Amino acid sequence: MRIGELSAETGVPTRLLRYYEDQGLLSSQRRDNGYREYSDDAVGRVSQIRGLIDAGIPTAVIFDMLPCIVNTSAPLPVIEPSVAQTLDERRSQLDKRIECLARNRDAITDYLSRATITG
Amino acid sequence: MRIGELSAETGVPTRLLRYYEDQGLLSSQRRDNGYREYSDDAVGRVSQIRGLIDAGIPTAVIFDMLPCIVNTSAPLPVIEPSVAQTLDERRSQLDKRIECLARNRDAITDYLSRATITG
DNA sequence: TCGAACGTTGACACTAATGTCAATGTCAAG
DNA sequence: CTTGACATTGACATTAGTGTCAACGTTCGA
Repeated sequence: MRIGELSAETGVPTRLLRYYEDQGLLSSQRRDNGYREYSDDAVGRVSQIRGLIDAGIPTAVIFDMLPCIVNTSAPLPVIEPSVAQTLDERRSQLDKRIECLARNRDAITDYLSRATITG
Repeated sequence: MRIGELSAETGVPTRLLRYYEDQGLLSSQRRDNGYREYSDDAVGRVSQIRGLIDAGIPTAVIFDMLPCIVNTSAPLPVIEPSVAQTLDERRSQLDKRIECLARNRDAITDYLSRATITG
């Protein structure tokens, strides 16, 4: 599919799709006329990227995680120790964020359960 | 305590402490000389704020959540429906982020468990 | 064939969070 | 009294993620 269709399906502006490609998060083939051509699984990929960016993960970090989040049924990956270490760090950062968010979500829940709503 | 001490204890630059105050996230008394004076629980508050900002929550949203995350053993809160609704939205946004992050963390875990580390 | 709709790249601008610096005031210690 | 550490405010710069627009090429239907 072309960029407009991908944009329509994902709700992500074409501007951003090109930006993500610039950042190495998204890939595309080029047609003869220079138009980008995306495969169907690009839709899922874009949602994944959006979710992470919305959650405050910078594109550079998402880039590190890419091998993990695409093509999940790929052949056995072979990676260098430094890559493994980076991924492990990213994972523990994610854990910290998750804990923090969960704590605050629970705080909101508690607050709302205690609160009296006027009106 | 003064801003320098709070900065030292939290590791957050004084610049940001003032910024957070500007955004209404942090409060302080003023001494006669104009210096900010913080209470001890400011340390916890600042960590809370940092965690949320690191997790990609914009200051304006944190501002909405403030009543929930400070003074948690306060008297029964009485709030207007619009506030309750905002909080509920914030909560479901948090839930989405948490789910997304957890999914990706698990993807990293899977990947690492499948991977062969060279070297 | 012409115009709308879509694609390309590149440039400029904005916001939020943050760094940095300047000009200045305060205070404690030598 | 002076110096150095710390405080103040205000201005300007930067980065990441976006929006927007210009200038231009492509495709397709009337």
